[in-house]
Amino acid sequence: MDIRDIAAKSGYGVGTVSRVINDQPNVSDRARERILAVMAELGYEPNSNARYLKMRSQTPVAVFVMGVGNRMFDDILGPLQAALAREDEQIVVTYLNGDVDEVRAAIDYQQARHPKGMVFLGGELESFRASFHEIETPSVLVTADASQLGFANLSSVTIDNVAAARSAVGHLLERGHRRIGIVGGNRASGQIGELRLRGAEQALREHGIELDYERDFEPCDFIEVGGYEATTCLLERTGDLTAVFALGDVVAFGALRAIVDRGLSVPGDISLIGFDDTAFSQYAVPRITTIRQDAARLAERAAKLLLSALRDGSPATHELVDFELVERESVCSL
Amino acid sequence: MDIRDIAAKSGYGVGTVSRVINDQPNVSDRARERILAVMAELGYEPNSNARYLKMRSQTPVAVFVMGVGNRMFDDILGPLQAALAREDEQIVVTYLNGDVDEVRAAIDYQQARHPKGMVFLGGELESFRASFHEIETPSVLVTADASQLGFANLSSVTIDNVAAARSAVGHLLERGHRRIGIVGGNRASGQIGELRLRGAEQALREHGIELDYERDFEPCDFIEVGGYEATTCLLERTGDLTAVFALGDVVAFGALRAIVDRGLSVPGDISLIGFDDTAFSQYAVPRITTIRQDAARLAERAAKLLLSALRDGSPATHELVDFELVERESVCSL
DNA sequence: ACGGGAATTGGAAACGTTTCCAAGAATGAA
DNA sequence: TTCATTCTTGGAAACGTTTCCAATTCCCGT
Repeated sequence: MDIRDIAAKSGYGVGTVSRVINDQPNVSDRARERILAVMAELGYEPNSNARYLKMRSQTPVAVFVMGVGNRMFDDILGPLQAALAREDEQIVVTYLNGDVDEVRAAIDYQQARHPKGMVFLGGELESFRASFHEIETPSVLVTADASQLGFANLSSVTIDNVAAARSAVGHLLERGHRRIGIVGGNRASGQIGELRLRGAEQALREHGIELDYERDFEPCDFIEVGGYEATTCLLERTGDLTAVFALGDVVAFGALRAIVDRGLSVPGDISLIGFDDTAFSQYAVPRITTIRQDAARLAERAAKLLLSALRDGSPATHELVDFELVERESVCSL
Repeated sequence: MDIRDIAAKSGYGVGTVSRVINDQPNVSDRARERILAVMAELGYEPNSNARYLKMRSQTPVAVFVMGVGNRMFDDILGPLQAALAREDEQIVVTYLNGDVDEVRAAIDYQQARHPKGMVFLGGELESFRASFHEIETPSVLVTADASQLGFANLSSVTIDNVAAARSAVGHLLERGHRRIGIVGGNRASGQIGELRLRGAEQALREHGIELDYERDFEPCDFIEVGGYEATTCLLERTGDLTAVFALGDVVAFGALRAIVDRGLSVPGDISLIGFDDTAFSQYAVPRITTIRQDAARLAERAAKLLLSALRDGSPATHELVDFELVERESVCSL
């Protein structure tokens, strides 16, 4: 079933049929109508490969999820796909975990396929960076801030991580906490952890406290088990913590378990604050106070940015979306 | 950069170059070597659109995720993508929530693109069924059992849901529970909920108890909020429950919260058992006893099945993988 | 009724592959 | 050495579109 079959059956030429398919001007209403009717009757569907071959623009948008197990990304993926689908854009997803070489290989692989666009989900700029210099495809980074990097085609949408972390720690400070431990992420520059740490540091400093990275910080991956182990470690190291700031909700979740396993209670003995507001933090026992980062909104803005780059060739933009501290039950006043 | 450029530069014809690219026989070692060298030198990458156009087999594998918010599927997606990627197969993901028309439209849309294969993630057979009769593409259903349906190209990989549910409820029964409430899923046939309910019913009957669906069962979607509301409802309706069986872990998570919100404790007042063993159930407070359904294994088997259908045209198969009851802290003996 | 510009139309060429067929080269048996 | 196989090779045709150019038709002002 061809465009030629449609042409033959409708009595028009292939050119005209193609124009109808692509909603182009210079087609009489009569022709359009007739052709549409024939297409419907025959159940014609254009062959996307032929189309892309000719148009030279290509395969679907490639999405990279950097950090398997971080629920935040799962929450973004759905809305992102939906938003793009509304504009007829497909996504091809690749799940990656930290390894730089693996990331590199995956990006190369997808690049070779000439995706029309790319989306990177992940806070760890570092893992991407090595591959970024060659990126000419319109791309958007979600969750990691690419504004420092000067790539012409690299947009990003993110919250102000520094400010958010500052408000989280500020929240703890206001409630009288002075000995605050931090778990999750790591200090390497360009990592999202670094930004959040910087925010925490600022808040602390405003209260005249200097963050002791050796003692009060324990890095870990953004997965439950990471949070569990890091928190255990932290708790063993210093006995006087009254609050823990987890740099991500999955981490907070592991942290909660670790605290309870040491026979302590949240927030009775230790207050806990998370980051992201993934679905389960409002169902956890106790409900976890956290920084709300709206996954749907992030996804939607990312789609918007990508789409406008795709359609009108809009230049890269770095967009900030709002965050919000949502108070629940895991923090108490001292 | 063409296959023709490679041909010209290497001194061979396009036919030979194509054979080299596709690892076909009847190419001399000398030719192969030379052509490979030229390809490497020029950084040649085949154009997949041209290739697929010609080969008529097409675009990537289409994956449908039926039930946004059910973490189980997020856990399957990663390993599935990884397994398929190892064989150079891309996946295009579409996220869907229940609506039959939406599902229908999405499947039609993807079908029109002639994916070489399809994977359906979701327990709700019903939503798919309307679209299934036209499926000619090799497909596999993960988590829902398609063995009743007789589609030639429709494989499935799943655990024995009936047996698993029976063992879950059996576990409760053995510990002395007699008044057991059930939340999650629904009774419509072909739904995964129905299978799990059937298992529960069997276990109950073995102990001479008849399941009263009106009183002791409350259906809901597989998301946290569903579990929360359904459980609240159930608890309000009957005051004498000593245990709740949640038909999915996300549901269990909402259930836990609902129970606690009524001032009851788990497992002190009410024992809770889940289904799936998604990551957070082992971190919840208390840790949730559940049926382990190995997401990675499910994904891997699904990939295997799909791949063999793709490569050798193997016929549809219905595969059962093992489940396991994992005892944690949310169930106590009466 | 006529001329001219705009709107519509048809069809050939091109996109980058794979595949098929025919031809040429190599091998081995007699 | 010769003939019959088998291996290797080149190149044309085809996959189903879009796009461009030229040709036709239409419409309107005079």
